Amino acid sequence: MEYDHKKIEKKWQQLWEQNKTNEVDLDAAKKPFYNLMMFPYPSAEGLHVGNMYAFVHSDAYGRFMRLQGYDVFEPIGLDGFGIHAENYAIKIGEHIRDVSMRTEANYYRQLKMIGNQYAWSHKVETYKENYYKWTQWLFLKMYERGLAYRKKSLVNWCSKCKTVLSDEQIIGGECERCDTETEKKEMKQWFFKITDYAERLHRNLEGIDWSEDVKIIQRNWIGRKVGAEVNFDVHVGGLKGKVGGKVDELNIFTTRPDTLFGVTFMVICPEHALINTYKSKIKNYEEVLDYLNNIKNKSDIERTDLNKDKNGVRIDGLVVVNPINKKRVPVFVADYVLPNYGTGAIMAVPAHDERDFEFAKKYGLEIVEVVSSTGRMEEKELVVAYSENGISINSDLLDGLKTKDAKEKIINWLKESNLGKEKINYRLRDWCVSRQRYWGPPIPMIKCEACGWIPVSEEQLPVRLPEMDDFLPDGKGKGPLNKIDDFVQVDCPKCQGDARRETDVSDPFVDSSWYYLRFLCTEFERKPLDKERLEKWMPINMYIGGKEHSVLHLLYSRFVAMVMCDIGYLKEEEPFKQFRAHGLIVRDGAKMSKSKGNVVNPDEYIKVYGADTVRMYLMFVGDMRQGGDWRDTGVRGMYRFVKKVYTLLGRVAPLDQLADRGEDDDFKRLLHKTIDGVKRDMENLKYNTAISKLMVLTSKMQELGCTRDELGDLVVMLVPFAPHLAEEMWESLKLVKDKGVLDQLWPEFDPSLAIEKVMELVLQVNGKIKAKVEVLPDIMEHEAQKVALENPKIKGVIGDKKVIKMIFVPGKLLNIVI
RNA sequence: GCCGAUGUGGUGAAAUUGGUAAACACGCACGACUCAAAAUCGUGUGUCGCAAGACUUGUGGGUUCGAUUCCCACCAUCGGCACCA
Repeated sequence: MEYDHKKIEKKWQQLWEQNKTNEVDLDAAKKPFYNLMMFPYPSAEGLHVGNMYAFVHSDAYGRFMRLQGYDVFEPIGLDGFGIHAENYAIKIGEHIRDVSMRTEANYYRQLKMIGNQYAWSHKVETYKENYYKWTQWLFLKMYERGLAYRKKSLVNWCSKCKTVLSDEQIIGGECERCDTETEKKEMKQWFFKITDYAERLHRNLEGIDWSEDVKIIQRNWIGRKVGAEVNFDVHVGGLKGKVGGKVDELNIFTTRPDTLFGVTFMVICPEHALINTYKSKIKNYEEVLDYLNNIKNKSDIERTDLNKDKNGVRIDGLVVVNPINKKRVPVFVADYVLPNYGTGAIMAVPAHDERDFEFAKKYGLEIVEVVSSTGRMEEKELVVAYSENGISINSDLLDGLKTKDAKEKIINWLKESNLGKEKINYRLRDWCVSRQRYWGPPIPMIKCEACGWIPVSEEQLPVRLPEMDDFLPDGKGKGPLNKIDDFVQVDCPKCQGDARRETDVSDPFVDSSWYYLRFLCTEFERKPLDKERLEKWMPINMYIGGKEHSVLHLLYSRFVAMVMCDIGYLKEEEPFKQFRAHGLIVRDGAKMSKSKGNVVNPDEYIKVYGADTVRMYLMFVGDMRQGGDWRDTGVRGMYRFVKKVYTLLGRVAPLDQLADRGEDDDFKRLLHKTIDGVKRDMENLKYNTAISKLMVLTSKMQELGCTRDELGDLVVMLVPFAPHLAEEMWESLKLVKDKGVLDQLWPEFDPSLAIEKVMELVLQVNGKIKAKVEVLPDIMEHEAQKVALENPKIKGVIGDKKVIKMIFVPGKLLNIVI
């Protein structure tokens, strides 16, 4: 019996498709289990081994759950809209539509080849009308609730991709897609108000079962900070002499309201409205304007360079009064204060903030210490800002209070005097969803001169993405659709007058923010989602995917699910009950890259060794969370194993013909320990050790032979890893069962058969192993001591030294301390 | 700078609550089969040592009868954030 993977895998893949083995009746399912993997954004190179790595791990889990009796729904689709695909099409000079059709075919071919139990009848492609129609619907829902809005603000601009991008798509200052350094531009764009959900997004992280590191990344990105908002009065005048009346208020956010007595100046950002409002009162307006212009000309990198000197300009003519001690302090404009965090203005406490300290030193400003570690004034002069918590000093009512208590007291004081309040601030900013590109869903909005922005009505969806030959972005701030008059010109839905369509398309991350909901509802043509379906199947039981989406897809999806929950489509606001991030797969210790030419092409390996071998190798190469190191020799080793398993069919015999299977059945013990151990490993996604346990069992079966039922147990356990092989062997075994191997239940574990009859007791002296003896597993402490002290080796080590004590660990060891 | 992860043989990696470090696999060596090779099977394989034995989980400390595991300090690599008040 030669193992012919080509024949076997083809045969079963065809049978699965014919018999719809992997389809689930979503309505009839009794024990729903939604097993999701991040659907790929297809590239022309085809399925990367990195995708494959994630997919087979996810599939193994789904198959395992099926063996636990669940109705597992495992959908797949393509996230095909987007800049990535479009850029590639531009590069090779073909139309994106043609390229997409080609990559689609290629992807589905490859995805079928790896043998995952996909519910093919539920596939979605984000770039098909029957999908993006509903992405547009989602936009309308957002708009209805005031969660989609237009605003002019500083946005990220990629000069190579010629579009704006969201904050989440800027990775270390570079475009997520093309690694070009991005710049800030002031533009009017569509945003989703994710900041309205900041608190819920932050709070819920507590209760969801996700990889801890991903939760931390999200938490940091959301950046929740508890502090206070304080209102300072702004007056016209100078620091000395007469001062005019209050003309305005300057609101600031601080996380250290307890340092209010230490405020010696204020700083506003260059974009702050105060400057323009009081330009006639500002004595050195020219100088201020010079400074602002100077900053405008600086690039982003220059402006945010941390090593750069802090500089700014005093706004002469305005002063601010500290509400707590009525002290007049100067106001500066400086670019170390950011326009898009807090209120764009700060109270400067140089003694307790590094940046303020640096600024104060440079401009010779007063530094007043109001916190110290001891609660007493420090003897020596401050050389660095003391930004830790401590005890308040020089702070009147706060003196002697610990930072935590001082904060609380001052916030109460602010509230009572109506000068401020507790305030929670987030780093998270709204999600910019406009893209000045072609390959995406047109944003379904119409601009009428008379009526303003009017949403396209739901019945009019989809707003079809028009065919166009020249789909290249021009970089002038409008999408390519702007070139098509037929598309742009439209009657206003309200007044029937002349109006223009929005020509930007939406961010591809909008597409992927809800695909998992659509998977459950693909057969509904007239509605995007079916509430019953969602109630039955959501939230997703297990989601496996890459860490690179920690903030991006995983954050956006949570936000969109919350909105869907608020609208009433979902019962629970968190879409992914469990999420596990997988690691990166490298090759021979180095990152795979096209330029290095070390990219693993899964097709080749599947051709030579078969999908089962490649699947198993990917799961054996290391812990899923850590990723793995691809080695060709390792794949060959796995191939050896797969073949070895297959040859076990020739080792099947009736029990009485098997040698070495006496009363005390060691083999039976191993089998049951394996059944138990592999199950535990699978539950914890420790596939590598699960496989190693199966290898041990396989070797033993090969050595001793096994019964039909025993091999059947192994074959069932192999299903998650090597489904084709399992099917083939199951068929050969001709076991009388009413269902195929994919729908068997996990072999039953009998703990009584797994009990050891003898054990090896480790004998240590002072924690070092000196001898091992075979004893009964339930040996009592005093017996063990007797055995140990009579052991010649131990005797020799102890000699005439005195035994101080003996520590006995049942089932493990005895340690003698001398 | 802040937050997080990782560091174990020649290699990929294992190690329930602290209890036999290196399971499983790759590679290598030797052997069997073969005219030969491949494939397959068997044996060995952390380091030093002929051996007895000693040493060994990034480095240095600590707690403990006992530490890959817990604590402290440091080093290296990778990832996230970064003038966020």
